[in-house]
Amino acid sequence: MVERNVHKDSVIPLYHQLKEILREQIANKTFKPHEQIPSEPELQKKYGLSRATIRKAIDGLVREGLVYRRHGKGTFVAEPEGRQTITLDSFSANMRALGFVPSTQVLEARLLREEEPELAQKLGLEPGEQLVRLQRLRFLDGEPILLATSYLPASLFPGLDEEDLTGSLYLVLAEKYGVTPAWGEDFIEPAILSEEEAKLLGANPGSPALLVERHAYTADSDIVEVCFSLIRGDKAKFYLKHNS
Amino acid sequence: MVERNVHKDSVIPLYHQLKEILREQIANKTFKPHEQIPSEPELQKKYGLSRATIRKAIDGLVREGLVYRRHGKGTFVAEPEGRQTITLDSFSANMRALGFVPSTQVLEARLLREEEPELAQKLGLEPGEQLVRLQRLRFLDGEPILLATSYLPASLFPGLDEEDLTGSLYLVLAEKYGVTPAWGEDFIEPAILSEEEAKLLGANPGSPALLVERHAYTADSDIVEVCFSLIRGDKAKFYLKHNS
DNA sequence: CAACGCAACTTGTACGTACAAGTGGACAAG
DNA sequence: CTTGTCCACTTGTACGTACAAGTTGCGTTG
Repeated sequence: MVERNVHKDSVIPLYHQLKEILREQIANKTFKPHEQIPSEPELQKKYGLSRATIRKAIDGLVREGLVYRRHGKGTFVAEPEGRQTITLDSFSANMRALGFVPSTQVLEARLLREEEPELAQKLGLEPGEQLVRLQRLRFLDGEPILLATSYLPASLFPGLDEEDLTGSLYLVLAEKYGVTPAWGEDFIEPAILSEEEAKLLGANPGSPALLVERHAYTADSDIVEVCFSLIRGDKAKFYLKHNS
Repeated sequence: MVERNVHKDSVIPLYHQLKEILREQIANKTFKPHEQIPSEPELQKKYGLSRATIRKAIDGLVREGLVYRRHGKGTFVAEPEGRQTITLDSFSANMRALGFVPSTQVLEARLLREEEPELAQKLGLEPGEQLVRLQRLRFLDGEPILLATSYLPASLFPGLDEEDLTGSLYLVLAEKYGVTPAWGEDFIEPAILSEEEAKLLGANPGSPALLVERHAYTADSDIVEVCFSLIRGDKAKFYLKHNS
């Protein structure tokens, strides 16, 4: 087992290198849940860094919820969440991690010309530029939960409408096009299911639902996807954890 | 116009005092959107603090999305965009920062004995222990937006039902009881307004709304508050930004 | 034996310094 | 006029120190 260490001459900041080392050690259970990680002075000695740098690294892990501090006692590995923190990660992988069996039915996947100006503006499209419209129905344990309608700029993803999209969309984007969403925004509002939507979701028309509009971006803030998800209110809640 | 300043001998950390001062100045448009705020050296001189403390204060504002930094250029006030990043901070202060005029009507504030076992369990109450029930109607620019029903353990906050709660609840908790929520969880689901709720919120019965159940905790993971917020769907969306 | 106080650990806050790196304007050279 | 250099400014990273404050255990003292 090699002990990773920081590289003082790397372009990557030292605090970031240390953060990744600690994250790795938490992931591979070198430090187990509720176990104390080495104290700040110990980490100073071990990695030859100043306390400010050590703290900046741990600060990041605290914000991500991987560890928690106790004044006067130490820093400890957090309990892995049984619930789902909302992330940009794959819906499929997340749900499998929670013990569900996810599946997907592709309702539509085709190229369109710009239609609504509002949508074109959100996607940053030039007039007349093409976009991909993708409508998918997602199931957990065979039960329909979510109706997702995605729009992506066609210029970034040529031939996307021909791909197999019954799995993870983000996996296809990463593997076929080398594009990974780095950050995103969600707008959540309540909705009431129409006749058609209720039929697809196997629910009653007029029953409450959540409409989540997601905008996903690359690290360079290029838009990757605009997605409208309609979620059955009786089957799912939106969970969000925040650290201050 | 009095210029607020930090109090070196206060129990509240200097970086937190500065953060609140800057937040207030953003709220009252001393610094306008996309305007540059004073550089770190300037803030050092003005408040007599070290750069590390200045940066820690600004770090917090960056995380909340109130300002953004540009390497080599400066730090700038973010565009409000009418949306709110969900944080544990004061509703009032955040809304003021976005250019709204918030106000609050207290509908109820009283001591109760444990009622529902489910609620008592969420609050970690012993059988027979008392709790405070607090129901408040919150307005933006005079328009009712949100109906919040909070439950707090009475043992932690003696006399809370006698306090003035038309402002920030969290400010009262901090100043009178020395309790600051450090992290929290939200559970968001869609709802449909009942006759009574619609009346209070000035909306139509049967119209869609968001129900947000918030659990707030101290750094020691003691429960501070369980709050159910009913938000008018036609007036507000829930905004969430995530960085991966 | 019990209670208190102290020492040794932890993290929290705050100060100082230094240099790297990105930005933009002034200014001189071509 | 254009280009390139340099300088003055900004934020980013990293080092050091110091003391406050919470926790725990050990040992002394009553």
